[in-house]
Amino acid sequence: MRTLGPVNIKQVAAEAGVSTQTVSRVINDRPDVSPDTRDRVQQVIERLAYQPNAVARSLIGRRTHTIGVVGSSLEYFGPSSTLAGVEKQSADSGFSLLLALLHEPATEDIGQVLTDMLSRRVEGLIWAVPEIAHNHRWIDDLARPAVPIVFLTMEPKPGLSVVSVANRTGGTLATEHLIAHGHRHIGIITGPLDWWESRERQLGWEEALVSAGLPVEARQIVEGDWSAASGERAFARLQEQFPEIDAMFASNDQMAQGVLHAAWTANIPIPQTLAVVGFDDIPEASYFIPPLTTIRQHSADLGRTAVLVLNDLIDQWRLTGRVATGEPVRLQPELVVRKSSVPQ
Amino acid sequence: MRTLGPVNIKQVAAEAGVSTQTVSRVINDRPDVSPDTRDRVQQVIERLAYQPNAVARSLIGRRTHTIGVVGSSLEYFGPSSTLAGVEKQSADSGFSLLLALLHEPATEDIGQVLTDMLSRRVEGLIWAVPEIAHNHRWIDDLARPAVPIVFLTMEPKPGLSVVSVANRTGGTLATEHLIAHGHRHIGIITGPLDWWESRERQLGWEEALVSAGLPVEARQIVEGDWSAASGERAFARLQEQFPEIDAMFASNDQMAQGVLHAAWTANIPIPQTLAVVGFDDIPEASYFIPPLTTIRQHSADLGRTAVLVLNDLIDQWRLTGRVATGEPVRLQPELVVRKSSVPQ
DNA sequence: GTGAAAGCGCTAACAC
DNA sequence: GTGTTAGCGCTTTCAC
Repeated sequence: MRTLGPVNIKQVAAEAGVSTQTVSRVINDRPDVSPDTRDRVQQVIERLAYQPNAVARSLIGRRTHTIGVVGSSLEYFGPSSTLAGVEKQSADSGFSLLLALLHEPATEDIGQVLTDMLSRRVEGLIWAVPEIAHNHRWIDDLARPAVPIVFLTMEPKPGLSVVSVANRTGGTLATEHLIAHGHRHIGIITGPLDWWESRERQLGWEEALVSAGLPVEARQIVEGDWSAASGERAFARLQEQFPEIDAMFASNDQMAQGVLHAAWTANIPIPQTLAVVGFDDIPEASYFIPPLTTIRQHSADLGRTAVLVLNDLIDQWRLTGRVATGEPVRLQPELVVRKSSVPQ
Repeated sequence: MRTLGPVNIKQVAAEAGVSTQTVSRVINDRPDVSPDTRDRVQQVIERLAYQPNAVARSLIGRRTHTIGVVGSSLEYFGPSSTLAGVEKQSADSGFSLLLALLHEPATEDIGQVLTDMLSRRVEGLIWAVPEIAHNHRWIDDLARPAVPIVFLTMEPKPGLSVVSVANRTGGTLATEHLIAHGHRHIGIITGPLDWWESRERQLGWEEALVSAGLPVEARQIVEGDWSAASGERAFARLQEQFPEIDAMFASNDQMAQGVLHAAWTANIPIPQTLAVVGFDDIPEASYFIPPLTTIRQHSADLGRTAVLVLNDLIDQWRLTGRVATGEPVRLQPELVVRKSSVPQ
């Protein structure tokens, strides 16, 4: 005789002729139950297909075994892989994932999503929203966060746990590679300059040029918006204002693809007349025409690392009652050389 | 004097000199509270930064305002967009999202993730895992599901709520386009044939050929694995076993990219010697060399639609107490013509 | 309009 | 080993 809704512990207890406490002991694998009783209860549990209510357990145990992820831009490869990494590591660590996406990361109201996650008592947060303009200002208002938070993809700040990619190093690697292959007139297509990551990659490019004694002028720089279309447009601009250009660093692979496409249209041989390096190493990059030299960042590792750091913080928090901060972690990107930068 | 942990309703009540009941009325916007009292309580709530515990509310209200999504393959564009669509519509409908990913969708144990979601009392489920081999067999065991489930990306079955893309129609559209442009020797690179979607796209290709009175032979068909690398390999095979080939349908854009890359390497002009059509319309497709003709599927819409259907089912379920099934929904893909199939 | 009592499903702390 | 009591944070009766 099932009532409405799922079976609860009381029904199991009644059916097995024991107290709810004993059922509780069985489902929690406590030692102090006689084998007989345990068996009997187990039987009933299976027969009724009883599933302990995690909501009730959370309420009492002060553990929800849930972490919240706030992300954005899933249409890009990097953020998606990062999310996949976060999910994988969370599952492996025994946490469920509450997901929220900001569809307008630059302006969307953060308070709502944050409040909601906290009211659901997530045990920690992964903040995987790119740092754009001042959209991270809310952090300053956050006197003392209610739960540990790990930030991805933003500038390391004291007092915050940040896991990021060494974007500047990436820009330097790309540019040094071009310099090493004899190029002296190296342009850059940046991402949107209100993104922290864009500015970092550009700084890396500048540092490499300066180190090599090469000039850095405004006409070598054009801003894109990460899209292939913007890469194509930016390249046209560069050709006008920097005609002696013989190599370029595109701040992501999509914009690089736009450049390759424009070069193909205009019959500009790559890499002979123009060498191109991208950033990201999306899976398709090896099948670009020609295959793209690029800076590989390990997006899935980023997600996994963030969860590992968060797990530590959660453990500390549960032990000490205080929300601590982790050491900043910086993942190193690496250069992947393909034909778009080196003949043959 | 804050105790450990977040503020609760009792502390607010004490501080405001009212009963917890009154606080409850205020946070639920009930009418029967005097303006005075309401104000006073509101003040305290703000001062203490009180946030009602959603876990406790779920326990009593029998509503968690949460839906579960089980997905996979986030490294591909389609599934990521679908997830983004699911998230957007859920947020708009006032639901939070519990996310689980299957990293081995063909074999991974489904029971675990399902149990976990149900024990957390999600109000409905979106099953966005591709149907591979027999990995959906568990559905048959599911006598009567505890909550409404909407399935994506699988074969419509009576008694199930399925939202899918008309893959077969897509295959037909692609092939008819090639036939209309005078091609008579049309090969296909399929996806993995234990995927339902692959077989459907292939069937669409066959139907178009048969309708046009063209032959369908085994040597025109090679199986890929969705990757660009497999597309490149498959193309080599096709050239051997089907040398008169003058056009081809690649079952996704990545494999088409592999073909374009191979053709470029071998100096085969596209579309003059070989016309190519893909499937998906990933954002990069317009920047392929040459730009790719393809079948656009609206992945984000798929996700949004699934949530809308699920919302209806949840409402019915709450009203009637019975888990109902929605009409199957089929989204139509469309042909996008670019230069890989038509000269100039 | 407001409060007291009871209970959502479960577990910790104590009895026996 | 097992049961009883109390309570997690909140809302739903039902008093007054």
